Amino acid sequence: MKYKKDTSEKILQSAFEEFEEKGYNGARMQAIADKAGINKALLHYYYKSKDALFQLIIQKAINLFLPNLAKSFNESIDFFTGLEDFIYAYIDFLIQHPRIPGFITREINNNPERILNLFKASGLDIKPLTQKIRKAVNDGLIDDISPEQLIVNVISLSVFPFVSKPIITGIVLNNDKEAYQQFMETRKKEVSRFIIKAIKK
Amino acid sequence: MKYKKDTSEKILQSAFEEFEEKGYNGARMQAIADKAGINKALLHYYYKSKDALFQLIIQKAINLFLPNLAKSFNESIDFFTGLEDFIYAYIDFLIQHPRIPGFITREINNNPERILNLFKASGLDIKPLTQKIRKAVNDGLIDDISPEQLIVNVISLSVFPFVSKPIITGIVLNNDKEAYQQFMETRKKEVSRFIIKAIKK
DNA sequence: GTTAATTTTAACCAAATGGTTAAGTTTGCA
DNA sequence: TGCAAACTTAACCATTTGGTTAAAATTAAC
Repeated sequence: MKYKKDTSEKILQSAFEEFEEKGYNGARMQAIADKAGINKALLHYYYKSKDALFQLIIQKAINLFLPNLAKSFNESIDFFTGLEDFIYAYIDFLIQHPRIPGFITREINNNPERILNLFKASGLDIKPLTQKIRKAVNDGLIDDISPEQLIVNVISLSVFPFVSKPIITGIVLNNDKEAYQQFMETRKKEVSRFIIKAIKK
Repeated sequence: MKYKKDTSEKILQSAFEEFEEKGYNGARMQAIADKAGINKALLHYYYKSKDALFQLIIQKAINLFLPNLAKSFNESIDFFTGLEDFIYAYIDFLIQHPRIPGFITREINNNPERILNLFKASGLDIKPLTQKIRKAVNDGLIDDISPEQLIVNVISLSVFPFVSKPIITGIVLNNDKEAYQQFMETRKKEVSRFIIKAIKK
């Protein structure tokens, strides 16, 4: 059986790798074909253009990136426990997909509108989150802080270290790549500890 | 006087804009020539290749990005005042150069080694910083925290909101671009308040 | 006014790249 | 067995793009 039913899927995987590493401008259709073990003709037989393929991939990346954002935060009992769980799970996810943040931020800066539309199309809604934060403020659980500022703080502390991984490894951790692994492992608890200390009344 | 002595400088400015907005892969030599009001032949008369020009520009961007990093942090009396001053000045600088973070992180992900070498070549040394943080811990000023974690936290909270500007504006601030200005203005003090609360004993 | 540096014009080149085409081969399946 | 879908080969095309070249025009400076 030479025919693989999963050729289409294999192409998506290869395209994901290529786009994730090189970005839209840097990615090459030939490289995607090579990675998938096929030729360019077959690649276009399945996906009509680079742009169409990219749309699928960046959408996938964003949908991987986002659902985790709303996860634990919503369904928990205690505000602080919810925050801890969310950050732990989110950084854990990013450790397993370390190039997604760089991929998405690169494309944000390449074509902000396109990416913003995909964010919007994902159905992401931060209102429940802002309300939960406001409630925590009103309940006297945490200091008076703008929900938007807090949300951006949480995302910044979780995501940015992946975007700047080469710099952190090279400058802050003296080129010790194992130290980076340990560093991010530590952050799974350190970031929430830091944030809770910052906001807890 | 049709001849402009500052043609070379004009090219650098145009190149900075083009590379900053489009990145290395997206930038076009023709676009740089157009912005500088000259032709492609003259552009190559001054700078022999796209790569050579890019090297100058990214170096400039990094050197703008970096010195501010070590500024107030070192030369202040009080640890907390130093932290406040640094963050205020740094976010203020980024408000005036909002596309530099996106530019640099994009190129970090395009070519990590190249950018890392430029960071190293800049002479940036975080040791004084880590020592200052360790001293603050030992003096009982702040909680026991890894200097590296704290440094990454400070940078993340300051820089990431610029990298993700379109998303923050579009998703968190409901497309209100003025709100973003205000949001970042607020952060100049909010970030240090947040951090100091997080670490102060 | 001569000279050297600066600038333009305009054609040109080579390589890379996304995409197409056509003809033929292989395979799954009815 | 035969047909349709999956796949390969290989040539080909158009466009983009970084870069070059040569000749002529303009300007500064001496």
